[in-house]
Amino acid sequence: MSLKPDLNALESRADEVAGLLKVLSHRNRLLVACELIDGEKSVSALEAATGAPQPHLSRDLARLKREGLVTARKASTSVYYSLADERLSRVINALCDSYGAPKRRKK
Amino acid sequence: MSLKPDLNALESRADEVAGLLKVLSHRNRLLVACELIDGEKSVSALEAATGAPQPHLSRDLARLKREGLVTARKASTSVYYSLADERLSRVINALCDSYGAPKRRKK
DNA sequence: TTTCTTATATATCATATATCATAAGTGATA
DNA sequence: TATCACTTATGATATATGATATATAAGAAA
Repeated sequence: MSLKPDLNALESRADEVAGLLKVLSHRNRLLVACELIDGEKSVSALEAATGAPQPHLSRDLARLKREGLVTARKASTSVYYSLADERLSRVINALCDSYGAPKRRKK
Repeated sequence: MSLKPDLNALESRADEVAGLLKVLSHRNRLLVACELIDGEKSVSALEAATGAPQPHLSRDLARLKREGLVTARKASTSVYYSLADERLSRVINALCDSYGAPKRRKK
């Protein structure tokens, strides 16, 4: 009747994972994360792709970065963002598989 | 230079998916969803498994149900909850694969 | 019926956190 | 200096949270 060990494993990270999901539980932050599946993109490229007002986008990117979901690379006047980690890519792909996108693929 | 069609597909559901993630972006609701991967469980079983106070659990279950993530089955004095849909199971499993649990499996 | 018990749900309240819209700021470069 | 690319701050509003109290519903027992 022991508690399930795999649940314990997730339970110990439940707060961490819940935090991750909280960051993604926002239309624009989610769209940004999906955009970055294909590789790094500048703020302006993300602005064009998502249609979000630039200050919003910047704030959302700051949040994604602060919480460790993305990394930033500065090149002269532009800033390029990328997904920070492989696990996140897998989760995003799982979301795309289950909802919406048939399969990520560059057009 | 057309917008990526697969992004459009997800974009049209971005609010829906973000809403789903918001419901899961909470320690106890996430744990409940993980518990239900193995099949339906009563409120008391979930209470024992998660350690959450009963009124919290009940409120969280109400939220999960209202948002369509779980279904409820009443049997005499108990209520048994289950994951509502296969897509959700896949996402939960993806989370377990990437974070924490090695692989869901009944001990 | 009345009362008790067990299982679950709902309500209240104080506090914290998230959100949007918008304004202002920084830093590099032409 | 002026402009472009991006960031940060502000204030109003909304929603979530935890702790706790109370309510319902079903069954058992008196």
